[in-house]
Amino acid sequence: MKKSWKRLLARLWTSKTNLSFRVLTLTQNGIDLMLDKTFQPEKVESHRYEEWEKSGSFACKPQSNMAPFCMMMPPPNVTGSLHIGHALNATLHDVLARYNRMNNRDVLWQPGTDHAGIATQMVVERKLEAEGKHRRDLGREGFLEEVWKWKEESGGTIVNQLRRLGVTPDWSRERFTMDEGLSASVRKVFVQLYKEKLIYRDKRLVNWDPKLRTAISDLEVELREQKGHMWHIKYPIEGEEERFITVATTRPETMLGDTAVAVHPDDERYKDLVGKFAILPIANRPIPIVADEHADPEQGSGAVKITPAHDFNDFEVGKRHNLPMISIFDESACINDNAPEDYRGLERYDARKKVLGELEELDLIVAVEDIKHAVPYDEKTKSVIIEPLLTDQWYVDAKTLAQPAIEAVRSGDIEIIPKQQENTYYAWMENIQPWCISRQLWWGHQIPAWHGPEGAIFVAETEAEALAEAREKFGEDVRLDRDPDVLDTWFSSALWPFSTLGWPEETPELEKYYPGDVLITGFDIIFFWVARMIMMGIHFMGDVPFKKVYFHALVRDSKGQKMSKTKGNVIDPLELVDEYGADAVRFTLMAMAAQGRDIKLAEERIAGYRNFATKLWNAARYCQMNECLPNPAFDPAGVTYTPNQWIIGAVSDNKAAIEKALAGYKFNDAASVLYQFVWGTFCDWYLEFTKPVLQDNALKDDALKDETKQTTAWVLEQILILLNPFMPYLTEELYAAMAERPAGASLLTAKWPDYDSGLKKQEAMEEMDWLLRFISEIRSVRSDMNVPAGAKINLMVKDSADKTNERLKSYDEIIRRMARLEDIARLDGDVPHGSIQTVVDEATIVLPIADIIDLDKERERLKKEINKLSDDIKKIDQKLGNKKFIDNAPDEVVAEQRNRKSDAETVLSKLSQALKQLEAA
RNA sequence: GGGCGCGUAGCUCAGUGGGAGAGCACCUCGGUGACAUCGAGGGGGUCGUAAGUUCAAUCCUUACCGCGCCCA
Repeated sequence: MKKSWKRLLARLWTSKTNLSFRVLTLTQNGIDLMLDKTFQPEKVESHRYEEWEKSGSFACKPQSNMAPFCMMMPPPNVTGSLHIGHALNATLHDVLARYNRMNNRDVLWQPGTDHAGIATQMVVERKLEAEGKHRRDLGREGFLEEVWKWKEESGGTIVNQLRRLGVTPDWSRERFTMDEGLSASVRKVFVQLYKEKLIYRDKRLVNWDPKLRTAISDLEVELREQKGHMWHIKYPIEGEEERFITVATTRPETMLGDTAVAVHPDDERYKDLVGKFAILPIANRPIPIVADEHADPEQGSGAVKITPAHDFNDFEVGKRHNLPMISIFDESACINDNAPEDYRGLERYDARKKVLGELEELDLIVAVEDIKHAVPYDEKTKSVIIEPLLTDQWYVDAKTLAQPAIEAVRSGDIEIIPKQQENTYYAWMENIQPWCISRQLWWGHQIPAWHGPEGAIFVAETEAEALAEAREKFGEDVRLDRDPDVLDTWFSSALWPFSTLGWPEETPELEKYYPGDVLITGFDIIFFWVARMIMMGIHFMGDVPFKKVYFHALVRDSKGQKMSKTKGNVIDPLELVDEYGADAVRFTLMAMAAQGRDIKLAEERIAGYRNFATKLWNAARYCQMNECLPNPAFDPAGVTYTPNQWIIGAVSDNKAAIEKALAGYKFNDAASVLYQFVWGTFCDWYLEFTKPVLQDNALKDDALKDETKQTTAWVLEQILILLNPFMPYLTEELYAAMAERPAGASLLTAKWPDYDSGLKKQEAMEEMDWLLRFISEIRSVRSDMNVPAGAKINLMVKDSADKTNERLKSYDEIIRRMARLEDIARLDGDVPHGSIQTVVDEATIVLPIADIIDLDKERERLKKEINKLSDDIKKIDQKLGNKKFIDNAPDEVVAEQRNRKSDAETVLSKLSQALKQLEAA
């Protein structure tokens, strides 16, 4: 009855129709659900994720006495949508989160989002624009209401998208950088740093975005090489007829703000001019000629115009020589009242044209050169040319905060992985500039500073405190106006490692989870975020914010270009998840996450790992069909059948290899170990070894059958556990399908295995190694000689040692099945004419199939093998014949070469003999 | 200009001071009681070029060529 059922089912499975329904089958337990033919991620992912999330297992357990393992998610922009870089980052976190939970750590993976000042403000402004409104119409409060409304509606996009990857941060603790708690941290930090004089107000040149009309970070400026001109312009010397000094510039319009001409102090050509004045054309102002090393005698004429209010180098020159700083641009980079009247209001490039026209008329242009030069653009849209502008801004004394942060890495308190990124960190930190933290925006943390009469500034956490301070100073209530600016977004994210844990409150979470274990992020934000977290963490917590930093690769497109919306080369990870399943996407990213190398994503790889999922799925199906049910009482150390001992030893080896890889953050190694083991060892070999035992109804050895079933089930279960951090959906699904589990049991809360050291049996390893080589050798020869795959042929073994004879007997059926043989026999006499011969160790394998092979071809094959062996031997002889090699190489290396030579010689002599017989035939 | 990194099979990439690897692609065979999203087998690389160190270099050093990124 049962058998006919199975046959019917088998016919159904192999039919070409796409069966998506679940098939009922009979097992000894009654009626069970049979697995579908392939894993269908889209059918299980969403409900499985809901179950996980509902179970509460993502949550940290601050009250428990388990050792903490803490990671801070780099908060994605609240405006954003998931890109492949987020997917990589989140998957790396999730592998570690799941792995550490399995290893009894109290895991806190802290999620959240960043308010992303400029980006978010732009998004909402664009939205208003579409409605025909401008933020100025709404006023600051009205506009902020709009932004919050937008944030409530759309801000959850990215965290919901993250869920599709099956990742397990503690969503219950999700934070937003503009939360009340985090905002309180920001205010406290600002006030304290101000009181410590580590925050101050200063008038300096900043990078100014004339479109958004705000200061931006040096780091948000992208220098782009582009074609331009170098204009050589002569300025008349005051008081000397017909004498000029020639300066060269790429930005002639800025000459309206020139306040000097500089020449190198050692430049003989201009020695007599230093101290004199040039007459600035158009503006007709006298400007001094100063000696400064900034002027490069090799460049152009050797003289440079100095515009301290519009060039960073000139700003420094201006400070050295006490030059006036004349700013000629307003906030939108149009000419202001400091320039001659007919220029006022002109946009900077119109001003350029006008200046050039006028200079032309005055005949002051000496030459125009075509050049390539670096032009500063805004990094985000790459469409606005950034203007250095002289403004009052708030600064953090980064240099002071950087010192202990540098020391933390130097001393090893923080370990940077991969190590070469340390250099990047030091290089930046050691030359760190004052950090401009104010932005002329509305969306963000408004600076807790109030301006009073006479330029007085009161910095306090609340307006009431500021008023109180003002009253004390002025002896009466005065009117205070809050500073309209907001803080750089990175100011609040710099506090993320402790602000999310409740700081400045002394919470149990802060006590338990700070400092974090590892920060995982992309190296593109090493300066923006990582360095600043280290500075702030050390300053406010007295300890580093994390013990390790793992910088992962950037995921680039196939050309190695950084993905960006503007370039249109973005690969949407969710589309990949739709097509291949979250597990395949996750596994691909892990497999490609080699340290220190960017990922160029090729979609075929994802298909390959989807196939891997299918492979394991079908292995599980095989286990299910053969009633391999896990037995809690099973003792892997007690198995007696060699293939069983072997696979159990291999599990143990592979578990250790995964642990080693993860300990070193070699995610790709871990992925590769799993892939090779599951496919290359378990499926390709072990399951085939079980078939003669499990599928032979005539075999009466029930003990062997039971042991093999239990071993198979045990190994599958180990695979599911070990693979779970990488492929959570597939493994969870199979875990549920393979046995009756207690209510609520899930791999999410499973324990990482801990095996006895005695699981690996050396003898079993060697015996199986022989078996693999023996079968492979026959398959290879068969295929080489075009023996039809279906043909069952006889095999004879000659010159075999006792051990080999025993093995041949033990694995007779396995060998016959896997090498497709009719019969295996020992050969004592002569080799039959026209046989194929090959060699495994001491034994010669003889395939007497003269009738189906081409003897010429066999001769060719043998000659090829023989030549290869002779070449090998020649190479080894060269080494062994070198006295220096014998003297200097380690003994084991010499011994190894001798062994290799003798092995090769054995095979060579046997094959030569075979060839001779063939020639004689 | 300075720094970092990369050039290994057709493609995407691992890797190592002593016998060149994977996946995909390609070729041959295969409709077999887990799996054609599969199985078995195979071809294919003077490991960018040149010099040096070493008994031994794809690996270490230097130079050069090509490419990428960061910083100025």
